Amino acid sequence: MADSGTQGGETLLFLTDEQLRRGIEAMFFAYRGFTADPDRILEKHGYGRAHHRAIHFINREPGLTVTTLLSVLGVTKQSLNRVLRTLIEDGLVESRIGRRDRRARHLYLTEAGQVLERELSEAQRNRMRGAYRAAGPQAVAGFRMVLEQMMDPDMRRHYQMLKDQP
Amino acid sequence: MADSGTQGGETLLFLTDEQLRRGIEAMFFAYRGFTADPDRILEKHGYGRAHHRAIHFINREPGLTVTTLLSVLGVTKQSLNRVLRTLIEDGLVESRIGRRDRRARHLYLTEAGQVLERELSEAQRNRMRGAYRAAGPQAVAGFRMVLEQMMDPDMRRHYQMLKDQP
DNA sequence: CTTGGAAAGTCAACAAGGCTGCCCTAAAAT
DNA sequence: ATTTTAGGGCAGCCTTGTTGACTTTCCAAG
Repeated sequence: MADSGTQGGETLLFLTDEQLRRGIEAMFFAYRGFTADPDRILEKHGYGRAHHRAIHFINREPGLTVTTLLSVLGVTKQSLNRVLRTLIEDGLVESRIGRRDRRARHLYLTEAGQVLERELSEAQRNRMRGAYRAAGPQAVAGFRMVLEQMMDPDMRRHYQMLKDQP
Repeated sequence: MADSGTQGGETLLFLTDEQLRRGIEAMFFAYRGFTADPDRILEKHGYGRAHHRAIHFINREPGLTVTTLLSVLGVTKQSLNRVLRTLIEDGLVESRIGRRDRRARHLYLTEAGQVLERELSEAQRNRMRGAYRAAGPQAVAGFRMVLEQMMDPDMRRHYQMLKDQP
């Protein structure tokens, strides 16, 4: 047995290359499901995933600046900018100039924006709820734990930031 | 309390909207980490994620046809075709005409293709191993369970197909 | 056998959303 | 006051998703 994962005995079976590959494939297939429902809704409105991500985090932390959103999403300015522009033009997002620092733009969802956010979020939460319910609370705890460990430190920081919001 | 998730008592706390949102965010941030290492390697070679996905599944099931790969990846023909063409041109993938059905093309990794596959896979498995190890076997079981429930039925079928390969 | 439809694969052309690089404005520092 | 720095916008490129038209091959019905 040249298998490096089994060297420690049965307790490390979950670290065999085969098990790790299975995890990789699970992530791949699950992520498709994860985005499938919102994608369908977005298509009706002529938007894409990028719009969804922006809407999600603006809703999560109203008033955040473009730069903050940028670092949360981990994309470049222009990538985000294009998306933000259409959302503002369409009246889903409002951009207010900062009062203390007039360079900054603070972002808020309008009424219409909140409506779309709820539609998207509801679809995605329904799928998540189904999976959680089927798997049970203990599985959910493990799920969250592994995902958190999988993040880059920068992303984990952002993730934990949001954690302590009411 | 108008919170729909808590109606069943403490055992259902993991189904509150807030908990579901946290799961959604965890998926988002974790997926970035999940793809980060391969992305860096791919960039050096001038490839993208699409190439990685093709390489992964050709390695997993050598000899599979274009159509099969198509349905596993869940993309359209042209999307895959462009990627396959460059991989074939670059000598990483070999396409053999089917002997029984001469319309079909069977795909195999060349030596060079296997080398890149190992490089990509190793990077991704290292990250996964770190997360698994930090979270522990029970968490991993939960992780896998929730992901499996999150898949669309079609994707789950593909996922379980691969399962029973040696 | 031959013909007509279905299936596998290729290719052309378009759209979304990543990226870099350049530019303007506002604020801060010298 | 003038230079430096930070936030944000715009132009243009590339990957990778899409649809639709076209070839080749297979198979089945006349």
